[in-house]
Amino acid sequence: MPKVVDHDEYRRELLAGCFELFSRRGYDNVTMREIAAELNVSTGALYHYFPTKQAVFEQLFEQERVLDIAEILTQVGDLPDREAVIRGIFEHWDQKKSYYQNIMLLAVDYFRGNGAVPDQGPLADFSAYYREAIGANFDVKPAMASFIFVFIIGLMYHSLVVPGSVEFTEQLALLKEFITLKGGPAPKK
Amino acid sequence: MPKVVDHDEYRRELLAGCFELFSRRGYDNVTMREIAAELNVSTGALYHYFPTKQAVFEQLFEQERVLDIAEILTQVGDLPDREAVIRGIFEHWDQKKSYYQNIMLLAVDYFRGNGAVPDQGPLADFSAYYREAIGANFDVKPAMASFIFVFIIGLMYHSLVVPGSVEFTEQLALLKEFITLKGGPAPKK
Amino acid sequence: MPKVVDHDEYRRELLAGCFELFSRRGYDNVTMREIAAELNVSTGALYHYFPTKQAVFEQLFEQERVLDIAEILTQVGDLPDREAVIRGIFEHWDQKKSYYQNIMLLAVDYFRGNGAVPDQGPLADFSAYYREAIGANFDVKPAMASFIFVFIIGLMYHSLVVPGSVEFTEQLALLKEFITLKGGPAPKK
Amino acid sequence: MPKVVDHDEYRRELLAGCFELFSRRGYDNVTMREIAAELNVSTGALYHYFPTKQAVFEQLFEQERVLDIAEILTQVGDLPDREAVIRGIFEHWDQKKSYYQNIMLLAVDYFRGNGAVPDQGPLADFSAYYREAIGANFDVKPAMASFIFVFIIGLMYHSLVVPGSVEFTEQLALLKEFITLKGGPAPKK
DNA sequence: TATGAATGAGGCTTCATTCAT
DNA sequence: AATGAATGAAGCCTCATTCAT
Repeated sequence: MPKVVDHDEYRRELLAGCFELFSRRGYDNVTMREIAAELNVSTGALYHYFPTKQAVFEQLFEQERVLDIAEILTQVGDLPDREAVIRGIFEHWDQKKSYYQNIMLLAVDYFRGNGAVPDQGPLADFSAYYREAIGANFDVKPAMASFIFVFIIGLMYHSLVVPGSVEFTEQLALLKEFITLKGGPAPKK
Repeated sequence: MPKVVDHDEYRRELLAGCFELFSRRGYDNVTMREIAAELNVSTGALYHYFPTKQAVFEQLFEQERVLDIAEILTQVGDLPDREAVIRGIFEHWDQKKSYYQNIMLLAVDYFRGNGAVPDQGPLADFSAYYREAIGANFDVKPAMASFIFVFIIGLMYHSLVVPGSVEFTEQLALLKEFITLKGGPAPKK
Repeated sequence: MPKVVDHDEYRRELLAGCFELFSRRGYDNVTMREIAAELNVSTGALYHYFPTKQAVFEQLFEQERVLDIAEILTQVGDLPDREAVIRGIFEHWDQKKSYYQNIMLLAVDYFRGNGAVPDQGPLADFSAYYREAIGANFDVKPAMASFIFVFIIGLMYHSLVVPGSVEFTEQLALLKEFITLKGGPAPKK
Repeated sequence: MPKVVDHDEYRRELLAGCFELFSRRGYDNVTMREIAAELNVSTGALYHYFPTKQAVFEQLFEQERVLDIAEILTQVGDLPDREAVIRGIFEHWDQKKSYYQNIMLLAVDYFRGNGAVPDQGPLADFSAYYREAIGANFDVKPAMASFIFVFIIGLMYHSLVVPGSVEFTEQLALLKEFITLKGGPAPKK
């Protein structure tokens, strides 16, 4: 019998292992040899699990999307009130700033490799899911949920390419102020 | 006698000619031959003006920053009141959405090519200048200026990689609402 | 207890199974994985029976030669007269055209893998046996037997790489005409 | 100004330079590096003239076909009588045996790379042209011209993969005998 | 014995850069 | 100054073969 491996599970591990590599250095600057070295496998083994470099990238992208959505929903699912939920999610964003930045970097590569298919693909899915989750957890209307999402994106992006010049927490405070001013919780009569 | 040209002026033209090329396809996916073809010069001539591909990219990046800041200041410099200034700048963002998106794409390449130089370099400069200009023209405090800038970045990014799913003007309206709610101009009675 | 099989017999089956694969696609374009898949065994099992890819090829070549010579002799061994023998063999050629073409394709790979070993090896053997058999069965002199053999080779080759442009049966008729014109059997009055 | 080169002429030279390489070692066993070395150019230069390895091969094949047809027609075009023409062509075949064998080897590679498109492509063209030329020069009917062509093919093939076992000239003599017996010149009354 | 995951040399191809003209 | 042919390092991917199970 050959070495027993859970193909899909192992693939997941491999993808997780090269998430940051792709994000930070960019799709084109990462070589298959590098990936293999990072994952401690041979190039041949890598190709045993993924047919092309592009496939590594796409599956990585898809996997991360799924993982995170699941995680954030879990984290805030059982918080008592709106105030706590907002605080919880803000904390999540602060702590996983780097993670989201990586996804945003990946998204640029994805975009350039796919010519921005409108209303389609993982990017659109990610956005839709996320905005919906914000709407539900923050108890705000869709437009406001989008506003929040868009702002967070901007914040992530800015603190990535121009670190230090804008206070992350200060900005989150401003965002919270707007949320409070604007939407308030739907008055649960 | 060789044709006498303003070296720097010509270089500026060349850079403008490959701005979109670099933005949309990504630094690594653009070849020097492509650039040369786009600019209608030979590769040899290209190397006459720029020592390396990296140099093309960096000078392009630097130039674009300067150009835009100058332009926006010009556009709104003679508007009568704050309301008009805000409307003017919003319009500018809407119309030049694609231009800003290109800069954001370029910024990712720049970031990846430079390992996130904190508080330094064209990216930091661009951000600082821009936030300052917003502060001055919108008549808001620095933190709020940053908020606005960050939000615009998010909006540009989102409408780039997920076109169509979020209403650009609707979001701008929300932003304006916040600006009004929040700061208002020091009421110059 | 392992399944007891006749090692050599099983090997023969395996070889027969990849005869066409090698012929039509060429030695270099066939992978060991393909062979294994075609034969419904694992690559490991394949290597149990053959030490290298080259060995698969060589044994295949050797085996085919033996098989056919035996078969043709059997088929015509009990035909009544020369006329019938000729007709029988012509029919054999017509029906097994594709088989002979495969061998000729294989022979090119063999040739290229061995740098034209003169007067030696399976190819020379095959030719010698075959020409001898023709001489005996057609009742013609060696030179004429060679002529017939050579012509059949040309016919097989041509109808392989340029199918349809030359009438197989028409050409066989011409050949037969020459055989009749030329030698005839020693008129056994 | 760049180095001035006649692109097409140089390409022709390059092709001629790797004709034997491809023929004798086989398409798959020749590497682009080898070709480049054989031609004394860099791999990059090679790709300057041919987009792919396959293109090198196909253009080589096409070029050789054209060249030879032209040559043989020239050689025998001004011979006085049928006897002389036949002798001339036979001599041509004898002298350029190796050349034709190379083409036949190439044809196998071509066949395997193209899945035998019936009645189409360079192979069919070559055969048709050649058989026609034989018909005209030998003054025989199409079927007989094909017979001759097919036999020559067989002779080339056989003396390639089994050198020495069949007398080339002896076989040509037999062929001539058949031509004489069979067709005779159209009695020019 | 059988399995198929793993290895890694080597093939085709690209492209930044140089340089003869 | 301009041209574009030439260079060659390096990238992606394949596949014969090995080996842990």
